[in-house]
Amino acid sequence: MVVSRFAPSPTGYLHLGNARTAIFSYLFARHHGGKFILRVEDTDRERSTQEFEQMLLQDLQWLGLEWDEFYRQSDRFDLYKEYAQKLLESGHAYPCFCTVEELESERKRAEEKGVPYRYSGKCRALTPQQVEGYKKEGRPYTLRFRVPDGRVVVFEDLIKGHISISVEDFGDFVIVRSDGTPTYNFVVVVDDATMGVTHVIRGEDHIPNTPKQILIYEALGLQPPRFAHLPVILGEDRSKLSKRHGAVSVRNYREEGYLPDALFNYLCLLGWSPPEEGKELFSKEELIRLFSLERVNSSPAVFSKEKLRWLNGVYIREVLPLDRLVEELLPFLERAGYRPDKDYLRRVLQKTRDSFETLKEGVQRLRPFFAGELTYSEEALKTLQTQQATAVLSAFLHKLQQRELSGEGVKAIAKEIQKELGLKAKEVWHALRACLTGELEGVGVDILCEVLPKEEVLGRVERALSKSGHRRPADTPQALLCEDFHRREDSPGLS
RNA sequence: GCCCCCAUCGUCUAGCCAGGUCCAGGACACCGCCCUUUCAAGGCGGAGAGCGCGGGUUCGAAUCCCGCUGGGGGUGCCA
Repeated sequence: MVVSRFAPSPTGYLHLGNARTAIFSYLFARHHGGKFILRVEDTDRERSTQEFEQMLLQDLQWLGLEWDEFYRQSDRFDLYKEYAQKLLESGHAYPCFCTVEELESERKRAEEKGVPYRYSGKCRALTPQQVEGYKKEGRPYTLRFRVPDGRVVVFEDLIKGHISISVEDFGDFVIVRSDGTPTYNFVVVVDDATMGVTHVIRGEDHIPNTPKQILIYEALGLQPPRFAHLPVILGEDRSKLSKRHGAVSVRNYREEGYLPDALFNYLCLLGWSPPEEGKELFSKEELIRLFSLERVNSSPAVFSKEKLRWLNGVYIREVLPLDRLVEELLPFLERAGYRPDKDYLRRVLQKTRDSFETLKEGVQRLRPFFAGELTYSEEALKTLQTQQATAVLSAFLHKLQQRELSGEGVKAIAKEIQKELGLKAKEVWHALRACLTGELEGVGVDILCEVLPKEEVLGRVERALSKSGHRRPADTPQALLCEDFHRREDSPGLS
């Protein structure tokens, strides 16, 4: 059975690059009907926190990645100790009493001489008596892995192909720290082996670690898994995507109003391409069916927020079922202070979902559909001040009082006003728009009138009108309008 | 410095493994037109890479080989 895993360390929010790794690993397991394991790598006790672990799990769940098994490395220290003991007994590991300072100066010396640094192997040949003696003195020590001389480790990467690295490039490395905690290269082997992981899918920054791990597998007499190293994700400047590039965590995008399915879909397009050309829109189920490591590109990809935005827009306007869109948008509206009725919101979204690309943007777009918070842009106020606008609005008010309101009705009314006043269609609509939305751009005014209760429309018109009609010298139109609209709290049926 | 990985429109990519059907296809972004009460959305059209450079191999190379250059990653008692 295929077993893959995602092994993040809880030292920050889930990074987009890691999220993609998780997705590919998940897709691979599901595609083969295998098992997907989540393993929290918290052996670095300095940097790992409970909070980050929680965030990590939440973000993964939000993305729709469900795991079959969960492990935390800090729960498995006994196991690592056991394996370390094995390596020690078989002579594949040895205690090293070098201090951090000593090692630091070794490194510095190498650098000065311009030669590549590797651990000197000073403690390699310590006699059992020396070791005993040092231990008795209470000197702290690490456990180092004895790297066989002259080996060239070779493996077939599922994405990169043939990779060969000589052990000359690294010296004996630490597998257990002086405080007794095991290090990454060691635990990862113990874990992958004991968990039955068959495919290690991870970022290509792990390529240099792979030979070390293979060596440990061999020392333990275990069969190494298959490796697949994904290319990194780059920022616009072609350096590794990092905080310098702005929003790089899944959390950021969630908060900005991106949908999990859209992010999932987009991330897949970064480095993987579907077998069928032309299509870019995929559900999770389709991705599971289509995914293969063979179609993962081996060169790094630049993350494009523009394209993510576009794809998110596609999900908002075409993919997501209306009811789910309502559910997704609701929390964003609530955060902005609106408490819309679901059915009402549903009706609004039906007409407006094609006019925004993120949920956050949706809140902005939908503001005119809710009472109480209308503010006016400068251009809108300027428009409202014109004589034309006043004429249009009073005509509108007059006609409105005698008939029902609907989208079609508004169109008819606008046309009548246009004729009667001898204006261009544009001028009529501009006045209505400014008065009803506070902006000169946005969703269709007819849509607004169709959905908004008639009394709310009347209210907005009346107030714009009465104030602009009885203007006192000291009052700027802005002050008049704003003050007025802010005073109005609720409108029946809206909150 | 040393080691490893990578290289097709601005960006994501198809094509490369099994050389000709590719004077290189799609998508985002961009430009124009249409629709239109605005911004979008939508529809239609356009521009944009001779496939990093230089050598080979071959009748023929984006596709195979070598070198160079460029970019990225690694070089920890981080993961």
